[in-house]
Amino acid sequence: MRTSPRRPLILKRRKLTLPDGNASNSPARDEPDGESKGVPKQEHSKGDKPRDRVECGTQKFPAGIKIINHPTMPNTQVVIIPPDADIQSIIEALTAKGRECGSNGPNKFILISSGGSSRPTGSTAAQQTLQSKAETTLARSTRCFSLRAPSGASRLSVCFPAGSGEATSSGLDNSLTNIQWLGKMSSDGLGPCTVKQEMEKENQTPVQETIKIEEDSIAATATSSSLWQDSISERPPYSYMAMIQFAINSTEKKRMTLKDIYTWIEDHFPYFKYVAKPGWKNSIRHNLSLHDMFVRETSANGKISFWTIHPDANRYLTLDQVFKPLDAGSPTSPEYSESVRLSLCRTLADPFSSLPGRKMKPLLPRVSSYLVPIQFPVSQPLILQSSLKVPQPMAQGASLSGSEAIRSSKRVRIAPKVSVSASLGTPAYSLYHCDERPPPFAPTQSVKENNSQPGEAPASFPAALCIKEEKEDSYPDKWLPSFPPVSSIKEEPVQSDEETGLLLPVPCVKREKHFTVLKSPPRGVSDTVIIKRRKMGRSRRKQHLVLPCSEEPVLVLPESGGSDSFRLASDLPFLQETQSLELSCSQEEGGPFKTPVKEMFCKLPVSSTPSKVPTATPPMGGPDSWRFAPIAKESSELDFSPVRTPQVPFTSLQENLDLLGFNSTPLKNSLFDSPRQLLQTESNDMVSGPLTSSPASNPESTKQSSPELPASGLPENQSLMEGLVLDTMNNSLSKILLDISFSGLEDDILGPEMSWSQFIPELR
DNA sequence: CTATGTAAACAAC
DNA sequence: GTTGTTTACATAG
Repeated sequence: MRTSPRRPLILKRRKLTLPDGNASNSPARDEPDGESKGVPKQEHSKGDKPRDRVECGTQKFPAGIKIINHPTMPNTQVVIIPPDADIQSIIEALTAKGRECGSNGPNKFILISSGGSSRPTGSTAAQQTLQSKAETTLARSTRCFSLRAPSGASRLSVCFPAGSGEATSSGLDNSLTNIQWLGKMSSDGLGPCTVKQEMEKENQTPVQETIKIEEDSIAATATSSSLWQDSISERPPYSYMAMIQFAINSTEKKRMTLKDIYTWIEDHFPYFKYVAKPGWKNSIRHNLSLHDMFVRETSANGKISFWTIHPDANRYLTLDQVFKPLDAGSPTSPEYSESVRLSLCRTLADPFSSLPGRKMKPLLPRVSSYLVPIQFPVSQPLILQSSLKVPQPMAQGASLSGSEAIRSSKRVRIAPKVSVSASLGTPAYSLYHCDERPPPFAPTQSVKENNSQPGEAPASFPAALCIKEEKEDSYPDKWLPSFPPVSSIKEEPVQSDEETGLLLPVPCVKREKHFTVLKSPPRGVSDTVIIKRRKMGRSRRKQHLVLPCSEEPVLVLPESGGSDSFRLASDLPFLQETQSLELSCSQEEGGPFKTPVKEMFCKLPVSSTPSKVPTATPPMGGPDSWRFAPIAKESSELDFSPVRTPQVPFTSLQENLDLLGFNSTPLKNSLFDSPRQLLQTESNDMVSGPLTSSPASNPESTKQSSPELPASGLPENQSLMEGLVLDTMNNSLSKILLDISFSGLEDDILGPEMSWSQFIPELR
């Protein structure tokens, strides 16, 4: 709480622990207890070393680096890294140092780029460029990499989720990123780009697909598919929904008859041909009918029905793109296999499955995690006001890891009890964690609740609006796997027409019809007519697809921004935060596979699930409300990201695609080459908007918000910057967003004037 | 709760 | 019998 004024506020943080590979440590776990495990062994530490200087470490650090004891957090030091320094080496040195010191010495390091901090002052052109470039990426993707500790003992894993809203990119991006990072980070083995292999695709799909795909490194996996496929006896790790998508996307026209779908599946997954019970076909049909993303089109003559994937929902996934477990390919190093693979898996895989045991694997990434806790929407301040939404998640989606990674939803929490903060001992800062899905932590409440702030009424924010917006916006998302399913959405909207009314214009007619025709037309289908229709109902079914939405969009994105979250954070008393605030991040996965049904935003009425529908959720509060991210989520997920894409919302498909990610691989955009970039760039992104800006301000700024931002810089108050937290005890490297000045959000809590700079001159 | 999987009842061909 | 739609229920997370 307020007690420690000094503590930096960490807005965002994510931590990942990896299984360590090495003997020495056990996988790190969370801090709290974790301490013990891992590192300990070696510490010779002395017992004390107060935090003061770095003693333990003898390692040499590059010139220019400054290490300062954290004013209030024990065993924590703030490392100011000069712009030109080699972060990797610094991390390694710090890791070694932390290990040496063990639990008694500094074992947590907050890495801050001195350059970055300056940001306010002005970033260099180069930086800006990077930033801007990166912005996007960052925001969206999560980066993870593992690094081998110098000692060799354990591996550090890092994941930066970006939260972005856009998301999109999700999985792939991440994976790529990860990889890249890996390459850079670790000397050992992972080569940077090894990853990218090409994939060949069976299908070659037209353009869009290919493009994205290729880019992605995902590919790596591609080739090998056969391996696991081989295992006939084993049920494929994909959901029916995923397989259907693979099948449909394997064709040039992206449409397929039911029978062909059966055939394709049998051909590619012998399990269904030889082992599965006949009922699997029923399941296929069920899935086709159930998910809105699958649209039935009838040939011109009306005799043939083709199943297609709604363009807005189609990520053009193909089997090639999916990660295959056995894939040997990649790898060069063992590590690769482990860490990279994990990452890939997580990201790529289906959201659902991740677990080993589980059958399905997600193909897509849901975005998962991110950390993003709070994000300020960069772009627009406006958002802030309006909504509270939580930023969300979207991502959801991703998918990640099996066990850990993926979870379905993630939430952000602030200062989770468990986590770091705890470990730190001091409340010094609060973190938001976005974990991937299932947060290890306590669960807790969701943001929503919190959001509202205790006292507050929703009224204050238009949550509802936001939500809707998102939905709408996202509307495309619905299908997109990327997202989560959005459970909330469905319900909400659904229900209410009334409610909707508020929010959305309910254009649609409502239930009834639903669906009927879709026009989507994309691809070659033109000749065909689409027919779907469904009744309303409550069933899970898609009924809605309707796209009526168009109208609605009103709300749209703009405001949505994550402001809410932001706000929340600020508003909430620290205490609460600590407790459990979760902000929501959304997370979702979203995978491609998600059921669209729910998603229907507008459409709503129908909501898919019948049963649920009734429940209706309150507009905002719904559990998922947070999910909706404002903008575009189409892609996927998370919007938090600072970077928001502004308006993206409805961009054309293609655009969306890009955003989304999967296809589009974010990679291209910008990946950071190094942590350093991350630090620098991100911060900008992150920072920029939100805090500072006033709500009104940038509506338009869209994607590019950054440019401006930088310049304007953060207002004084905002000195947000991103940093990395290296916890040698847990072998984790997490990205955090901290408020150096303490103003802004925290003012309430901390008091306006506090500033890190007081403690750390270099920051100035 | 949600997302999935399965089974099954029905309807329309 | 096939194809589609919906329900209902079960399960894992």
